[in-house]
Amino acid sequence: MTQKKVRVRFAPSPTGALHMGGVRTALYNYLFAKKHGGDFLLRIEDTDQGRFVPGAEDYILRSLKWCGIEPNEGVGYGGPFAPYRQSERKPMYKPFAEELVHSGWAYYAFDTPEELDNIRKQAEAAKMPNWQYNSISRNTLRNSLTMPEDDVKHRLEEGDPYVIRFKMPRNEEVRFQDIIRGWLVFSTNELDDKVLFKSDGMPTYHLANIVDDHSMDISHVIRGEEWLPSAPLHVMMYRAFGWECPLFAHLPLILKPDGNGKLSKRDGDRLGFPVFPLEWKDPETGAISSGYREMGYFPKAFLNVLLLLGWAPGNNQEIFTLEEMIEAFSIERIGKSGSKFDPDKTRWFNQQYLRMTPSSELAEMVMPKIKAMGFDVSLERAKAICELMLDRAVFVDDLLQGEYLFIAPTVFDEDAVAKKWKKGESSIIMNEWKHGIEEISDFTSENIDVALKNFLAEKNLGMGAVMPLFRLVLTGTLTGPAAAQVAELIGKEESVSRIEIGIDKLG
RNA sequence: GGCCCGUUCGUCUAGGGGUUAGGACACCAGAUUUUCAUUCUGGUAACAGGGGUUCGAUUCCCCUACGGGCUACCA
Repeated sequence: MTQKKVRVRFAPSPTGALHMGGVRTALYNYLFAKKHGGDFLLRIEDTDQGRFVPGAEDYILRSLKWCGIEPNEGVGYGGPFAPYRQSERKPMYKPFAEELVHSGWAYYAFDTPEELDNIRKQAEAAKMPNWQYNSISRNTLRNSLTMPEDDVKHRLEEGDPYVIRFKMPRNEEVRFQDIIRGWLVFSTNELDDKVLFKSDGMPTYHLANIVDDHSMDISHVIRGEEWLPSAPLHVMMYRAFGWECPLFAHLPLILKPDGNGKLSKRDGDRLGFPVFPLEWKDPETGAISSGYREMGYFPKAFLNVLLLLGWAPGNNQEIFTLEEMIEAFSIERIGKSGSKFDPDKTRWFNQQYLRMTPSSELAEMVMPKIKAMGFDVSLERAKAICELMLDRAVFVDDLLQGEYLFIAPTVFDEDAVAKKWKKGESSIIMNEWKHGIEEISDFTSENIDVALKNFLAEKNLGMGAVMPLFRLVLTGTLTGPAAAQVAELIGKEESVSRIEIGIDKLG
């Protein structure tokens, strides 16, 4: 086997936001390239002018960047094979299509879309639902195979609309090896004469893809399983051009968490999780789809989830740095079957990454959010808050849950008050405990605990008689971090003050 | 409908001719905890079905069922 340099491409079509399945395809391409010291390129396949969506290309670039899997060549990055946007490569394709016509592998066809549509409808009515423009039907249609040469020439000269179709041979076998699925065999009799070159002067995906992969020296084509049925056509085209065929790997699809079918753009907001890396506003409808970034996910956690959706290392490792991913990745270990996406596990991954982040970094991340909430604290205080809240947070924003971290509670949980606070009686206890607190010289949670125990012993009270009240005046609720730790965070003075406010408000 | 791909706990998966079929998420229970969360311990839970091949099949082969993809002058 020749040791060709690994060059892989991610080749999305800018028809909307890039969804997570696309990001996973990009990730696998990226990992494979890095693992083998190869190139990872981004090519934009915008041959369908009708489906072009403004902003989509930029969205793709920004998404890859956010994920940290940037191409080293391609749209937005440049490179020796520029341009990488197919619309800009437009003039390149027609000669290749014509080359195939001349070599007998393709032909001109003049049938209008309406005519073909009618034929399909008639066939369907005749209970022949699978009508194809193929090696049989092409003999009865209007193309350069059936029409007099003069007529064809005349039409071409007159500028009559036409397409160029691939002339799929009859009774042949197409065999090729897919790295994930092994040997695949297709009969050419099942394949139709696909349009290679459209009447609008643009190539179809099939032509542009093959021409570009070949001319850009692509060694491996790693793409979604939805392309598997057209892979034999592509293999035949490489054969027709006399080009070496890249190796294929068709990835299994990512499926909806519930029900059936592949994960679609609409599933996310329907089921309460994002399907897009970044928030996306549809320029047509103005509809907004949520993104992982905006939901507070770490890009590394997002990538980690994607990595394991269809690929497994063979040991029990689940958390991977990018470097570890590159090291461990191999196409052979990609599974064959589709994977249902699991939002719960995605949250779990984010929680893991949150905990692995040093609190000093969390503090930096949280500072602007605290400011936005209208509070002003030192970096040191922010760090203390992060450490205090870490155990019950999944997202960075969870670290700031509770105004009591910054100010005395303005509202008290009604149920909690009803359950724990006895008018009069409770305020007497709290007032005494306030004096206890005032005497603590080094105001740490440990010392507060000791003081509380002494206080309880002295008053012959149980933990339950004081702790919930203390927590209530400090935070306004009965849940959250230990009361003593909250007290330490806010300091003695503030703790005393909150007890006073609580007594005042709760009576 | 046709063609193609697939099928291990609810989910993501490891494994692979002889295993108590392993891990993770989720779930349940217990322990720790003043609460919640964390943490720890334990638990429920899977080889789609039927035929072969074989001493032996979840693992290899075939069929069926089920799931998925494709079936455009879309990608």
